[in-house]
Parts: sequence; structure tokens; C-alpha cells
Amino acid sequence: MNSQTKENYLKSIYFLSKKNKEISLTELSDLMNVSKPTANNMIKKLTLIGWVSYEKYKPILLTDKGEKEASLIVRKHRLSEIFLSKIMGFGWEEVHDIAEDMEHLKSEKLFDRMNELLGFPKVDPHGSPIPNKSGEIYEEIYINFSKIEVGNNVRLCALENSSKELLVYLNNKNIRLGTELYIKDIESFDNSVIVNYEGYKSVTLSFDVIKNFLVEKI
Amino acid sequence: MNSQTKENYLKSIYFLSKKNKEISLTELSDLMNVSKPTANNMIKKLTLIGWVSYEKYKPILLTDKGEKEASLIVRKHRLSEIFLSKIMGFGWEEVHDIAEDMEHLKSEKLFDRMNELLGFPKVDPHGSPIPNKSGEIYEEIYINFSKIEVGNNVRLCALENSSKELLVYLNNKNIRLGTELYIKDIESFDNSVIVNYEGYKSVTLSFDVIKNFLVEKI
DNA sequence: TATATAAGTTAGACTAATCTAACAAATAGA
DNA sequence: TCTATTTGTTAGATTAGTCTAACTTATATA
Repeated sequence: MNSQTKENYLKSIYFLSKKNKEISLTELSDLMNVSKPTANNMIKKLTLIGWVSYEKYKPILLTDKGEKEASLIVRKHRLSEIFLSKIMGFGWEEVHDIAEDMEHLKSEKLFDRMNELLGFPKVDPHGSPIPNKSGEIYEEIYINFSKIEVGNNVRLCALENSSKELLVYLNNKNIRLGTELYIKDIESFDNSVIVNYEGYKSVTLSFDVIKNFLVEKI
Repeated sequence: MNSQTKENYLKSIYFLSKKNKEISLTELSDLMNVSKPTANNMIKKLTLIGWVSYEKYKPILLTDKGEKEASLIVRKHRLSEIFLSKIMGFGWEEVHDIAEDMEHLKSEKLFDRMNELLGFPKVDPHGSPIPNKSGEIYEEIYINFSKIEVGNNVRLCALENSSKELLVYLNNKNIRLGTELYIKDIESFDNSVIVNYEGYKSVTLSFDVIKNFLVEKI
């Protein structure tokens, strides 16, 4: 049986590989808060399971099997988060830790039912996609705001890697999911963007903020 | 940290102690499906934690601390079952296995919220009481049917140790939770009971059936 | 009450997950 | 290109949970 421990390593590798494709042992041991020999030892076991491929002194690579397995854990995590928030009424800041535990629950039925009760969501409130039961992800539903040109109207649909700080910041600016933004100008020297939206004119948003925006054109 | 494994041992000891007060190693190892040395070894650890008290060759005794801890696990289990059934729409026969996993979830908040959403139930649909957050159980809410005398009217409120077979049997007889029963006679030689209830007259129920009935007088 | 059987214990081994100490390989910079 | 630093590996130990084999204690009944 795949222990929770192994699942947690897999999930870490999965997220590291989203950024980097190739993962070093040190990155992994840092993220998992274990010593390098511990990570090394675990990598050997995950290789045996077939979740990663690894050769001495080479970077860690996630296999297709590992990627699928990881997606299924992420699916459980995200469904749990949405369920806790929408059905059980928890605040979005409370759900992560609980979901961290729930993602290891074994019952398929449980997550299928959540999915059903939630109306088969494609993305979570941060815009992160929900993998399906085969571990497939429908990516690219939304466009990153930094790729939009001046003069377009877009709707903010989701956030990438959102932090509490970002959410608070946007709240203060009265920007929420669903807000329609008109791109008035882009400042080429720092990539900040000047936008209009309901009740606001010529608001400047830094690149650090807008790089997290996932939008659709309207 | 208390591992799931230890929690499962504790739960087994708790249920055995409900029947017997004193528990043998063999009973425990049978229930847990482990060898006797394994159970023995674990008992030593649980003694160290303070959940049981144990001396060589003597029976296993649950301490107050152990009893409280076990009650909290049972609380999580029963709340999970009711939640899965009432809020998520699972059949009563499906919920046990899922709850077996959920009872190890660490979040207090999660179970408090379930409790709230369920309207603070005192018993589960089998009539088994839900321990409160201090591990206390309000027992004796209902009376066992076998203690009721001829001539009384009672309402069936819950079932003790109900099996699927019993549920099916009662279903066929059109007896459900809430059904009002009039005790017409008690057959002293086998303790079977003759009852009247809506649409039915002089129905005989064996002692094996009615010993599971938890009722209130009306 | 003697002894066969049941119940419980000890010893020793294994896997999983972790650590530290010491060493080796790879790489980056002078 | 040489060497200092970073990165990764090996070895050996520890704790948790499990096993089998062999032994001891308790008990039940002939």
C-alpha cells in the first residue's frame, strides 16, 4: 500500500516538477523538511514503485505513472478544499490544512460524491484545475493576464499561486473573481499594468500582482 | 503523536471493554488480526502512553485517560457516519468503511462543524450515543425494550448493534425508527413480545429482535 | 492433583521512515 | 585548470509496527 508518507513525497515532487521539470535531491529534502539521506533513500523506493526515475547524481524525474498518481492526490486535495468551503462553510484560509489530511482518505466514492455535490468544478477558487479521475488536467482554460495586450477587456477568473497577502491586497482594491478589467496601458519598463474596472479608473497593478491573474477575454 | 495504528488498538480495546471490562491479549490480537506478540508489544506502548494499565499475565484494563481518548475517536467516527449519510447522501451500509478512515482526521474544527450542520445529534441512527468533546457519553437516553412491561406504549427510537439482516427484517414488518408499539403480551417462556402498531395487530417479535430495540415510553 | 492445553512472553528478525557522521562526485569561480 | 563549495551517497543507528519460533505461566479437566 502507498503510505501517506510516500504520497507526500510524490506530491512535493509533482509541484517541484511543475516549475522545473528536473528536481534536485536538495530541493526535495528542503521541501519535505528531511535530511538529504532520507530523501535519497525515499527516492530509491519511489523508483521501485515506478513513480520517479532516478540515477545516481542525476536529477529526479517524475514518470507518467507518478504524474498520474500525483494528480489523483491533488484532485482529492482540491475537491476537499472546495467542499470544505462551499458545502461546510469554512473560510478559504482554513481549508488547506484540513484538506492536507483529507487528501489521503482512500474512498473513491467519497470524492466522487463531493465532485457531484459541487457540480463537477473544473478549477478551485484559486483557479488551480481539478484533475479528473484519470489524473488528466484540463489546463489552459484561462489565459495569464501578462499575455493580454493593451485595449482588451478581460474577466478575472482565477489566481495562480495565490497567497493570503494577495487576496487581502485585491480585496482592498475591490478586485475579485469575476471583476471585468480593461487594459488601458502597460508600462514596458516594469511590466506593470494600468486598468479600469467598475468604479475605478487608471489603477496601476504591479507585475508581481498581475502575473497571478488568470483571465478570459470578453 | 498518536499514530492511526495506536488509535485503532485503543478503539478495539474500548469496544471489548464495553462487553467485558477485562480484556485478554488473545481477544485483542484476534480483533486486530495480529499475532499475540504484536499485541503484547503494543500493549506495553499503550501502557507507557497511559491509555491502559497492564501487568504480565493479567487482563488489560482501560484507564480513564484511555477511555476518554477512545470516546473521542468514536465521536469522530459516529459524526462522520451521520454526516456521510444525512449531508452527503450515502446509504447507511456504505458509511462505516469511509468513517473508519475519517475518524483519524486530526482537525477538531471539522468535526465541530459536522456536529453543527447535523444539529448536535445525541445518537446515531443505530441509537449509539455520540460522545461529546470531553469524551463523555449521555447514556440511557432510551430504554431497552426488554425492560418494558405489558400494556405500555413506546416509540422505537434506536437500535443497538443493528445488522443489515435486522434492518431488512424490520423493513419487511413495516417497523421503522419512530414506529409506535403497544405491548399486548410477553411470552414468558421465550421472552418474545406480542405488539400492535399502525396497520398491524398481534405481531410476535422474538427476543433476539426486541433485545436490540431502544425505545421511549409515550 | 497432575498434566495437557490455552494464554502470554521473550528473543530475534524484518520493513519503513527517519537521523548523524563521514565520504565522494560535480561544479563554479579564481 | 585547480580547488573550494555544493550536492549527493554510504554506513550505521533508532523507533514503530510487524512477524515466527521457542519458551513460560495459568487453567481446566480427567
